[in-house]
Amino acid sequence: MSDFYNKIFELVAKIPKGYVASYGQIARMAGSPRAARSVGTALKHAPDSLNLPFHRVVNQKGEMAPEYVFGSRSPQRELLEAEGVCFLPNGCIDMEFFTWREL
DNA sequence: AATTTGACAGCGA
DNA sequence: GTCGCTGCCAAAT
Repeated sequence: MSDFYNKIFELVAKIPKGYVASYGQIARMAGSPRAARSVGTALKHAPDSLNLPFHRVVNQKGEMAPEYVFGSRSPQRELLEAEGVCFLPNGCIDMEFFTWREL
């Protein structure tokens, strides 16, 4: 496992409940601001054994992975709503208020 | 070992 | 604000 890879898991696992983080955000925390793609690849390869909250990881738009990305049949929207995240009428997450800011 | 793809992000028009 | 091209890192073939 590459170091980035490991950090990505740690960071995703550290995302507070009720918040979401963008790939670029995590990539930046992992030490590579331009490794957003690697973050997605890493999460895809991430064992569910870690119980990583993929649904809290979104792109800048606040939407991206339809459903098949979360292992299919994973009500991402509902999960986030249940955790306190609100969705805009356009179906995107309110990035300004729910994007994790590494407090 | 090398090339291509991929759950993106950033900049230009 | 939206559409298109380029750039980056890691994994898969």
